[in-house]
Amino acid sequence: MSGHLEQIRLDSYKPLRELVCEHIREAIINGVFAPGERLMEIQMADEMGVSRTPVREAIRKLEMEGFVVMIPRRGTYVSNMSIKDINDVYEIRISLDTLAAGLAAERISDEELEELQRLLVKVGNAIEENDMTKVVEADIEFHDVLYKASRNERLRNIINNLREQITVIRGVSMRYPGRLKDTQEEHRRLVESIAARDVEKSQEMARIHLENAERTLMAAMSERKD
Amino acid sequence: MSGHLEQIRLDSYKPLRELVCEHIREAIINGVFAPGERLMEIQMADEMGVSRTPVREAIRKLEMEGFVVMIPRRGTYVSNMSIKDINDVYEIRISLDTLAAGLAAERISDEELEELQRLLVKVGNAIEENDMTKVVEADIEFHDVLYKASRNERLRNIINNLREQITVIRGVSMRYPGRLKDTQEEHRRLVESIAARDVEKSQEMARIHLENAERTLMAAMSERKD
DNA sequence: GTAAAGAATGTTGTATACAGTATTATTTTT
DNA sequence: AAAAATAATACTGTATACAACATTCTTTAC
Repeated sequence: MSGHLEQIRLDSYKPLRELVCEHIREAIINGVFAPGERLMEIQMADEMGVSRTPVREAIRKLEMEGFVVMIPRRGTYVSNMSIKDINDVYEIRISLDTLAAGLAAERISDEELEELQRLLVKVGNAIEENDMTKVVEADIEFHDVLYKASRNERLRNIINNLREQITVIRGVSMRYPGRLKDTQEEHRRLVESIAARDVEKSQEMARIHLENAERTLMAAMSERKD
Repeated sequence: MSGHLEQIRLDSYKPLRELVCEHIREAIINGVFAPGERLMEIQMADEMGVSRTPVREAIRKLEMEGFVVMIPRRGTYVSNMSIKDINDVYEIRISLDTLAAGLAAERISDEELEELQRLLVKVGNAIEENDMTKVVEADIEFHDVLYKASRNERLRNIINNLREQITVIRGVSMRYPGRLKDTQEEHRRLVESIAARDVEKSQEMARIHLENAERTLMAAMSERKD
């Protein structure tokens, strides 16, 4: 119940609330705080060596991002993702990722396209090496370039937020036999379609990719129900 | 520069920050605060008769909702919507409203369907009476029932947020000659498709509706550039 | 023995105080 | 006179203090 969070350092010049927010978000994503667990302001503030003010502001942000739920005068609790929640997220993401892929096919620059291909290789290497941390890292980079190429900042923010919300359980599907290889192949085809500036096909590839990702995740989760 | 905001009353039991947030949001939507205008915490707190704490928390929320931009150590400014921003919002909304309409066609209950048809009439009456306040009110109700029927709370939140972000300028398109009548007809067809549980057609109707709305808004805005 | 009521404890909600930084105005120097 | 530097002012960022409310435990009454 204690020693969950590391002390905050003020190295970069971000407001404290941002650092605190990222800190808590990561702790939730990494399972340091279990779903449903109560988060107490004073305790977290003490552990991170800051006052309650930035902690409160961080919690407000996390609430909007869907990581925690606040009950007035009762407290803050870590959200627990139900099957329904995951379904809801994927329903939206199938729409938005399809949109983003189509826009990217129209708007991506040659430099970004090269970057995308470079990151595809990077993810591939990480998979070969079986280095999960590197896979996750490169995968995030890959998607970020893709969403940036849509030239729609709001879209990028919404998708990234949805992605983060299911990060907690994405690890489950990553460990699903063969899923990484499939993902890589799906990404490859998507990039191929975008490189060909084929809007329709890019959209279809994105949709297929997301639908597969959801299917695997669902399968992995129901298997894990032990 | 002063007297912009009314005093806050604590009638219901919502946290102060929520009341303050709604207050400021409405002031922005109603043009009380001009786009680009600087918002100062102490001043707003004084005007509403509360302390800075709930005001700060409200501003954080409005920042995430896209109504204001914060520059660290500089202050908060009301976002100003560019043509690009409107384009971005509609790009996303065309996707999400299409999704929502399709889901609603699958999942709506008979009671909700009746409610939808009732609200359609209500909007129609308001248009006949040329009562803009009533039109807006009924329109919001109509869409809320529709989004609820999608049975995807996240989707509903995201769309509602996007809707609010462009509320500031939606009045412009409402006053566009003939647009209200067209809107009504488009809504009617959408409800018809949903009532028939025709997913494909509902999606198409929603897409057409949104595309028309965007087109009108763009036309109205460029005409207003005087 | 059990249930209800009250008191004590702890946590959230709000206010305020203080510190640090950005901006603006004034003064000095070129 | 114009530009630069410095000082003053004002706002944001953070900390802390206080009040209100929820929860839990203890005590009392039936």
